[in-house]
Amino acid sequence: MAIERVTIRSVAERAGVSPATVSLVLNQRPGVRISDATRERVMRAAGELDYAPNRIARSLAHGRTHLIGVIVPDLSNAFYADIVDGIEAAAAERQLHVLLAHSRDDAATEQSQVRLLMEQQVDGLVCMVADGTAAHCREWLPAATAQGLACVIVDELDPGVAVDCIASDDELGARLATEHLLARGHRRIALLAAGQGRSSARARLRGWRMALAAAGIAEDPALIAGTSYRTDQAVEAVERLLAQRPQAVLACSDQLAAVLIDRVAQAGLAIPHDVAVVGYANDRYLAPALGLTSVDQASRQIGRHALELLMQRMATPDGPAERIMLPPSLVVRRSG
Amino acid sequence: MAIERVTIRSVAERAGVSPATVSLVLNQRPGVRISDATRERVMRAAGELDYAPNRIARSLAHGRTHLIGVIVPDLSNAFYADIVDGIEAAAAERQLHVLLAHSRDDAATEQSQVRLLMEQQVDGLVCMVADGTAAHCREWLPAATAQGLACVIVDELDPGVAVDCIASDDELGARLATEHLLARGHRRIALLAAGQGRSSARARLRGWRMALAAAGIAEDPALIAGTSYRTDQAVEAVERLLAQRPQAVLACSDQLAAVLIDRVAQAGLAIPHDVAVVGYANDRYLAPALGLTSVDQASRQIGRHALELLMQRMATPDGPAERIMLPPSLVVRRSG
DNA sequence: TATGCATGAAAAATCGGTTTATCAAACATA
DNA sequence: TATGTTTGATAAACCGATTTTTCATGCATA
Repeated sequence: MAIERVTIRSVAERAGVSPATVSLVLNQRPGVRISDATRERVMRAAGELDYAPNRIARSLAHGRTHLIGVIVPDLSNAFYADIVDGIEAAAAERQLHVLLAHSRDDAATEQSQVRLLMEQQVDGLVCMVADGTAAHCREWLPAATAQGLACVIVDELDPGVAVDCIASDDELGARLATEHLLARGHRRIALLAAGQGRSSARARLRGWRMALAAAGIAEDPALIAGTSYRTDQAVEAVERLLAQRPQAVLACSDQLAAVLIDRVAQAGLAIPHDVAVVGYANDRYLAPALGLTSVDQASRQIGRHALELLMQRMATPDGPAERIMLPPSLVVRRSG
Repeated sequence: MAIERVTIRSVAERAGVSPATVSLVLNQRPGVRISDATRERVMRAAGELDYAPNRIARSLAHGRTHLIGVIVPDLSNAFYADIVDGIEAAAAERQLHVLLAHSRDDAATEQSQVRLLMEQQVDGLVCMVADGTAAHCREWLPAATAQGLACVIVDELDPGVAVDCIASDDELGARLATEHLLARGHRRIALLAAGQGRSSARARLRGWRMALAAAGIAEDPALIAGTSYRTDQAVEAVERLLAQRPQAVLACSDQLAAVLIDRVAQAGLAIPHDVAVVGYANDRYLAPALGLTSVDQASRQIGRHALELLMQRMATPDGPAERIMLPPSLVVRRSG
C-alpha cells in the first residue's frame, strides 16, 4: 500500500490553481498580490489535505535550512543540557530549529558529526567542547569557515584558532568560591582541578590563586590535585588531597565534589565541620541532592548568548572573532 | 565574497565528465560499469575539491533521508541520555543518523517537534515519553503512521494506541528491589511512587505488592506515598512517608531517593541502619555519588532494541504492534 | 561489408518546492 | 477605438542530487 504523499501539486490540483500559486499563497511575501478568492481556496485545500511542505525540497530551493547544528559532548551532563536549552529557546524565537549531535567528547566522533551537519546544510554551528575535544576544532574549523559556515565554540576560550568563543568567567567563579571559603575562616583551601590544558582549568587556577594571594596566604602546591572529570579516575587524586588535611576543598565539578563527599564520609569526617566542600556547575540534580555549595555558571544564558553570537557571525562573516565571558554566581548550601 | 559551493557539477567539470557519471562513480552501485580511467579521474577531482554531496538534494532525489528522529523529554536525565546513546550506536551500524529533538516533557512541544521531524522527512521516529507526554502520542500517532512514518514509543507500554512500545520490566525491577530489602530482614517496606497513570508506575506497584505478598506481609496503604518525579514537589510526600517509620523505602527514581536521603539525614537518622533506601534507574552520576542501591534499567539496551524495533516496523509497516520489556537488575551499594 | 551486441558515458526526467519572467484579462486613459 | 496600466495567475527555470533511457562507439560475428 503505497501512501500517496501530499505535495504542493496535490494542493494545487484540489484548489484548481498552479503549484506556483500555492507556494505564493502559503509564503505570503509582501509585494505579491493574490486575490482573496484564490487565497481562500488554496488555504482550504491545504487545510483539508493537512499539507505540510517538504522542508527538504524547500531548503534545496532557497538554500537555507533554518537549521542550527549543535554538538554536545555529554548528553547526560546537566551543564550542557542547560546550554542546549538556552540555545533552543533563542533559536525558536528566530524560527530556527536545532539539530542536535552527540560527540561523546571524542575527537573523531566530533569531526564526523561536523561533516554530517555540514552535509545536512545547517545554516550555523554551535560546538560545545569538553576535555576530549577542547582543542580539536583546530582541525576542522578552518575548512568549515572557508565553506562559509558560521561557527561558535562553547566552553573553551582558547581553541587555538580564530573563532567566536563563549564560556563562563571561570577565574571569577573560582575566586568567588575561594573568597566564600576564606570568609568562613578557612585557610588551607585545596583545589581539586580537572580539564588540564583547557582555558577553564587555567582560569580556575588563577581565580583560586588570586583569592588566596589577596588574603595573604602563601600557595601550598600540595593543596592542588589534578585529575580528570571522569569520576572513575578521580578517587586517587581525592585521597591524595584529603591526606593533606585541607580545611576546605574547591572541586572543579559537582561530580568530583560528590566523589569527595563520599570519601570524606567514608573517612568518618563531617561536612562542612571537618572539611568544607564547594562544587562547580551547580548541577540541577546533584547539587541540591548533595546539599552542595556550588558555582552556578548561568548555563542557559551561555546558550542564549551563543546563539546570538552565531546570528551575528552569520550576518557579518568577516568581522573579528569575539570572546565572551559570562559572570557566574555562588549558590550556597550546607556543604561549605 | 560569495563562496562558490562545490557541487556535483564542479566535480564533473573538473573531471571532464557529466554530473551523471560523477554520481554513478561515487555511489558505485553493482551493475553499472565505469571504466577505470574515468573512475580514477572522478575520484581525484572529488578529492581535490573535497566534495561533500548535499544530503538535502540527495534525500529529495531518492526519497530517503537516512535520518531517525528521536524525541527526548529531558536532556539532562541520564536515563534518557543513555537510551539515546544506545539508539545512536545501533543507528550508526546501519548508516543512519539521529536527529535529536527535545520535548521538555511538554505535550505541545512534543507535537511541534513531531511535525518538524516529519517535515524534515525522517525515515522513522523514536519517541521517548515521560509524565507530561506519556499518553499524548495518542493525539499525533495515528496521523503520523497514516502518512507512512514508522514510530516506536519508549518508556510507556500502554500509550492507548496501537504502536510498538519498549520499556524496562518495571514489575520485575520493583520485585527485585523489594525482595532484596526483605532478604535484609526489613518488613515495613514503603514505596515512594511517582509517574501516576503510567504503565511503569502500575508495574512497580504490582512488583512491590507481589514481593510483599509472597513474603506473607499484609499491605499497609500508609506505606505508599504518591508524588511527582519533579523533586521540588516531592518533599511533602517524603516527610509523610518517613512519619510512618518505615524500615526501608523503595523510591521510584534516584532523584527521589536523593531527596529522601537528604530528609533522613536531616532527621538525624542513619542510612541504611535506621532506614534502608533503594532507588530506581541507577543514574550514572547520582547513584554512585550517593552510594545508592538502585535498579538498573539497562537503558542502552532499551535504546538498541528501540532502534531494532523501528527497523522492523519500517520493513513491515503493517505487522502487529509489539510490546517489549527488558529485564532490569539490582545494583547493590551501601544505602540498602 | 553489413549487422548485432557490448560497453561506457551523456542526456533527460525526476524529487518538491521557490522565484522570476511572462502573459492574458480587465480596466483606465487619450 | 486604440493604447497603456494594473492585476492576478501561470509557465518555466532552478536548487543539487539520482536514475532511467538514449546514444555513440568499438568489437565480434555472419
